[in-house]
Amino acid sequence: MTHFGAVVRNRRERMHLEDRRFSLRQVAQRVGIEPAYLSKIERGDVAPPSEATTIRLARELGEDPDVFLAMAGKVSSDLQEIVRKRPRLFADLIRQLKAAPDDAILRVVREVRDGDW
Amino acid sequence: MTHFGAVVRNRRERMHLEDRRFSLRQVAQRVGIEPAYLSKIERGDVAPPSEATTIRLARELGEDPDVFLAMAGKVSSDLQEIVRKRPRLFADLIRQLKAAPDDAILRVVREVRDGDW
DNA sequence: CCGAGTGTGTACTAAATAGGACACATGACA
DNA sequence: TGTCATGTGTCCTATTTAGTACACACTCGG
Repeated sequence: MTHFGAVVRNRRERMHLEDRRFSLRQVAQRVGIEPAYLSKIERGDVAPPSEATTIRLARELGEDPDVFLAMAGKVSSDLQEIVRKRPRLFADLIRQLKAAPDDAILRVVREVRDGDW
Repeated sequence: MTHFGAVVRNRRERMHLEDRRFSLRQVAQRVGIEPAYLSKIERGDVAPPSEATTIRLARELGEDPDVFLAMAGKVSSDLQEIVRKRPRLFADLIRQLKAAPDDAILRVVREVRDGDW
């Protein structure tokens, strides 16, 4: 189980090769946290940061915030809010889809997107 | 915005009319928390309890745990886990369905349940 | 009258969350 | 050789979460 920080470090170092603005310190500064803290995050020395910080980090590294959040063990609060507004419906739907293959879910997504409702 | 505690109190008092085992103290005991704490919860004097406690409370009162959790401002951790395993897929799906009418979602649920995949 | 049961007020707390401050060693490079 | 910039180690802290403990006042049946 390669942890959150490792992925961040990987991603950041890859960017750093092409662009020296991606040093730990500079990224930390742009993200708005202390370098020491980012260092600890990347080494898994501390738990993944808050939702807000995780999202800023994802943006900075050009990654999908939802994916980064997932790796940080969280689910975006805007998704949670959607679910909370109609708990029964969404709980059923999500549990229903738990075992469904990716392409089945994708089909549903598309179907809904093009939906006629 | 009628808060979580108010719903609990309502529900519990309704049960209490028919069954004297639903006093605040006895419910608290069965749920495994201090009476004083349940009292504060019901009056909205403190934030809603943890996920685990909320679920036990829902069960005790014969309510849907997902609904109680929603009122407590939370989303069941088992649902979160499902989403976290395929963040992009589920994030898309849920955001897609944000504005969909109930019956459209229901149709999707059924469709998936009877699905042929 | 009293004892059991009821709800509540006050005070306290252990653990988790989400970091900040600052000093330090290292290496690059001008 | 000095001076940056880099990553990291150590220590500290405010806030939130999720409750417990205990005493108190009221009421109702026997």
